Formats: sequence, structure tokens, C-alpha cells
Amino acid sequence: MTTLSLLKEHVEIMLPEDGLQQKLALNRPLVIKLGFDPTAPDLHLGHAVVLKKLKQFQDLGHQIVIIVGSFTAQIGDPTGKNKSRKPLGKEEVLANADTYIQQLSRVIEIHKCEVRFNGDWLDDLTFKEILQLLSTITVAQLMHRNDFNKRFTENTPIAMHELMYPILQGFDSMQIKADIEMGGTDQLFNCSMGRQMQEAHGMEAQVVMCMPLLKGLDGKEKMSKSLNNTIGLTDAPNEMFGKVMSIPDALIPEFLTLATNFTLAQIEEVKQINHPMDLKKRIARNIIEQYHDAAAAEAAEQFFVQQFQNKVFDEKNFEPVAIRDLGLIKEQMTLLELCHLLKKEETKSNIRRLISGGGVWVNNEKMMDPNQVIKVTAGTKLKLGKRLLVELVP
RNA sequence: GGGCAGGUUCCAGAGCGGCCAAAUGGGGCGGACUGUAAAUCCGCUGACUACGUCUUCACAGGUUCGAAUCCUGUCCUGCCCA
Repeated sequence: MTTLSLLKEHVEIMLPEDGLQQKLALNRPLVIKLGFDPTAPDLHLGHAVVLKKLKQFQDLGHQIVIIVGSFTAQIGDPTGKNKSRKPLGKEEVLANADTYIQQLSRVIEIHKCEVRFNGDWLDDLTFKEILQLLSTITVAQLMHRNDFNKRFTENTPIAMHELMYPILQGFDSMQIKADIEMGGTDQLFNCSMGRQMQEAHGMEAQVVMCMPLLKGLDGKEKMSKSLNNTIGLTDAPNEMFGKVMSIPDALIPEFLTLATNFTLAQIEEVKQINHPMDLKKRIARNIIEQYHDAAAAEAAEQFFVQQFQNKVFDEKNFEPVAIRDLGLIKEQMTLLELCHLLKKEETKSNIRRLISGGGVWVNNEKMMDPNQVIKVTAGTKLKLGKRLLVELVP
């Protein structure tokens, strides 16, 4: 396979179409830009699609520049959904950037990347300079952006500063003299703004490469933290396995090409597997191999088969929780109280509903009365909802 | 600046003086079925010291025995006009 076709693999949008080969023809390390907002610093498989592509560039000796949107985070990429975003403090930005970078290193070689904060150049812009920037962009151009257009025609508000977001992102590209900007297809507009601005300022326009957006566990929306349909890069193996098994079958081809690291030949091979369930298992294992290791993948599969398919409530599948760590030391308490201690993030009302709805088992027996008093003793096994399995230990 | 229409629970969207913690749909969470798939069916979906209590319908006051619903002011949004 040629370098070009390898790099083009899975790419959904390339702007201009022959841009990549032209850049490669320059025969020098290219500056590849990837930006992110340091808001929700949890990377998932959706991000990984783009990151894996970056890794390919990196392996070929190109320079990756990560832009931390320390400034733009305060605006927020206008999706229309995030209402008023509270400005992040400096420490918060740094902390988020840190965890983010740490997670990036699960896919790319972070020590070879350059990390820049766009506050470095955006913070100090004067109003005059800003106006100069703005003068190269027309309202009609901005309105081409899908999101703006939609909101405008639907009479939902668009704040002025939201219009600035793509422009600032374009400015970032000017600053670092990006040759290529990568992103998901949802970034197409923002990225092409960079092209236009670079050109307007006498620079060579960057090439825009957009990767497809991986769908989330619900099979409908794109994978996104706020939709709670993600498989996180740092998720535990068992969690990853279960999540992959729960995707709708219709999503299999997409996961196969975008979430696994199978080669095209391997994909063809794996596709021969008949039962969708087995196919998903294969995918799940591959994903865990990428972010953990083969042994973990093996173990996760075993766990899954035993726990959810054979419904064997094996001792070792229960997560041990020390009674003394529960915080409340009482010999007896109501089921409600105990469950709440095990699922602190839920409201008691929710726990109550969970119990009354038949979602709680104690020692393999369904308990539907929240007020049932039970003895808190070591060896007690609880199942709360579909996922949480707990065994009390001293 | 003027005229008009609006701001309701996670979202969309009813309600327009008591039967409203608020219809309906979506989403979410449980349960049945299953392959932790899809489809289908059932229950739940403000909080709590829970057969009762408390806090919600932009905000602040007011009228009423009683307000999401009426009045006044404020803030916010959209449309039209300037």
C-alpha cells in the first residue's frame, strides 16, 4: 500500500481533494494540527478515530501540534446545546489539559508532539487586530455553517461571540502555520475557516482532513461525553467488553472499520464470522487489546461469558467492598440505606425506585422492599441494576 | 427605540385560578423476553427524615382561602417596524 492510500484510508472528507498528495510532495515534515477544548477531558473511541490517523502521520515523521483551546474553551464550540458555558479557571484548564494529554498518549507519542495553548496568542489580541481579522470574513460565509444556519432559520438565538469561534480556530492555524488540520466531520466548517484565513493573509492554505464520526452506544447519535454513550479510552476492560456487546448490530461495520485496528484484510476475515454476537466479541477483544492488553481482553471475555451469558454468579465476579469503607458502621440497616452507600452518586429516591422496580438482588434473591432491614455481614452479595455486583468483605 | 409573540420539570411540548409534582412524546432507569442486539411488553422517571413533608413552571413583588395559571415591575429570547 502506498503512503498516500494508507493516509487516505477511512478519511471521509479531504479538502481540497488532492491536497494531501500536494503537501506530501513538499517532501518535508508537515505540521499537522489537532485542537481540543479543555472542557470535558475524557477521551473515547470517537476521538481515537482521529488520533489513530495522527499516529500514522507521526510514524512517517511529521510534526503533530496539539492546540489546547485555553482561550476558545470560554466560548465553547457552538453546538447550540451548551447554553451558558462558565469560563474555566486557569488551573482548571491546566488540569484538564494534563489529563487530556495523558490520555492522548494512549494512542499517539505525546513526547514527540508540540503542545500549544491558544491563549498564548489570543489573550493579547487588540480590538483593532480582531477587527482586521474579522474583515476578511463575511456573514454569509459564517451562515454556511450548518449549525448557525439551522439555528438562524429556527429562530433560536446565536450570540455574537459564538460566531467568532470558527474564526479563532482559523487564527490558530495561522499561528502555527498548519499544513493539515485534522478533525471529525463536524469540524469541517471550522477547519476550512483556517484555509480561508491563511489564504487571506498570504499563507499557503492548510489541507483539511475529516474523519468520520463514530456513533455511540445508542447507535443513533455520535459518540459524545454529554450524551453518555461513550466507550472511554480509560474504561476498565470488563466495562469495555460489556459496552461493545451492547451496541446495536447495525453498528458492527462501523466499529469494525473505525474502532478496531484490524487491517483491511483482517476485517474481511473477521466479517466471515456468522453470528453478530461472536463478531462483537471479536471487536471487543481487539479494542481491549489496543487500550489494555491481550490478557485483559481474554479475561474480560471470560468474565462476560460467565457473568452475562451463563449467568453464573461466580464469587470472583463480585467486586469486593470492605464494610468498613462504607462509612456507616451499623450491624443492620435498611436495604435502602445499604444500596445508597454502594451507589452514592444516585439520589435515594432513585435507589428506592431501583429496589421497588425489582432491580436489586441480595444473595441471589430479589428484594423489592426498600425498608427491609438486613444484616450487614461479610459475604453478603448484592446485585444492583444490570451492572453493579458487590460482595461485602470485612 | 416602537409593535407583537414567548420564557414550564433531562429535551420537545401541553396546561392558562383548585382534581398540578404538572398531559403527551422522546430520552433515561428498572423488569420480562433475548445474543447485555433489534423488535415487543410492563413499571418508574423533583427531593426527602416517604401512606406524610418539602422545593419546583425566568426573577422579584402583589391579588386571592388557594396561582404554573390573574396583576405589576425586572431580566432574557424571537419576529416585524425604525
